[in-house]
Amino acid sequence: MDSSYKDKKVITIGIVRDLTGLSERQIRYYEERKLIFPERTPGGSRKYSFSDVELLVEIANKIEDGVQTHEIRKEMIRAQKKQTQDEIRRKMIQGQLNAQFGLRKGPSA
Amino acid sequence: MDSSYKDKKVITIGIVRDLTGLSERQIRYYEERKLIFPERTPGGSRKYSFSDVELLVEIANKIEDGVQTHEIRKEMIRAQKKQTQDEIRRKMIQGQLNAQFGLRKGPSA
DNA sequence: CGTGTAAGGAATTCTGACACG
DNA sequence: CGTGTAAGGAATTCTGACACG
Repeated sequence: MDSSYKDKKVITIGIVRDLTGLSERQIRYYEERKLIFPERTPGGSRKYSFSDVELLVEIANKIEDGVQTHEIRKEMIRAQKKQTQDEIRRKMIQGQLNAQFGLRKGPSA
Repeated sequence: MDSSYKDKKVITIGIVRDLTGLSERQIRYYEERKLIFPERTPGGSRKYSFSDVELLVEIANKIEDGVQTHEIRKEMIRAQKKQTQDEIRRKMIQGQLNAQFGLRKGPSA
C-alpha cells in the first residue's frame, strides 16, 4: 500500500533504455507480449515506473536464459493469482478476527 | 543514504508539469534562479527526481506567498549549511565514540 | 521468436526574445 | 520580478514494416 514513488508511471522510454541497457525495441516488444504495461501521455508517449524498470531487467534476464515470452507471461499470471489468493485469505482471517474481537482499522492504530 | 528512487533524476519536464501543475516556464525559471538543479540527457532534455518535484511545489507555494526567488535561495543555502554542520558534528561525535569504544560501521551491525 | 533498422510523422523539449507590470 | 507566448530548431517517441533466423 505504499505506491508513493516506486509505482508511479513517470519515466519515458529513453530514460528506461538508459536505466536498463535494453533497446527501445526490446522494451516495446515486451509490452506487445503483455509482460509490461506502461501508461501513456495524452500525446501517446509511454510512461514507466521504477517497478517497471526492475521488471524489465528480470524479463530480459529470463529471455537471455532461453525462456520464451509466452512462458514468462504464464509465470507472471501464476504469481499474480497466488498473490490474489493470499490477499483473499488474509482478508478472511482479518474478518474473523474482527467478528471475534471488534473492529480496528489495522494493527496498533 | 537511501537515494534509491526519490533522488534519481529520471522525470522529464512534461511529466513534472503534470505532476506539479506548474507551467514549464515556471519550472525552467526556478532553475534559472538556481533553486532547482535538473540533470540533462545527452540531447539536452532536463531530468528531475521526485525530490525535485516536491521541492518545486514548495518553491511555488512560497512565491505565491510573496517570497522572492532570491529570498528562497538564501533560505535554501541556510538550510544546506545547517545540514552540513549537523553532519560534521555527528561525524565528530562518532569519531569520539570510535576512539573510546572501538570501531563499528554503524549501529547494530 | 526476439531484435535490428530505415521511414515518415507527430509529440516533446530547448533557447532567446518580447511583453506586461 | 515572475510568467505567458510565438518562433524556429533539435531531440524524442510513435507505428508499421521488412529482415534475419
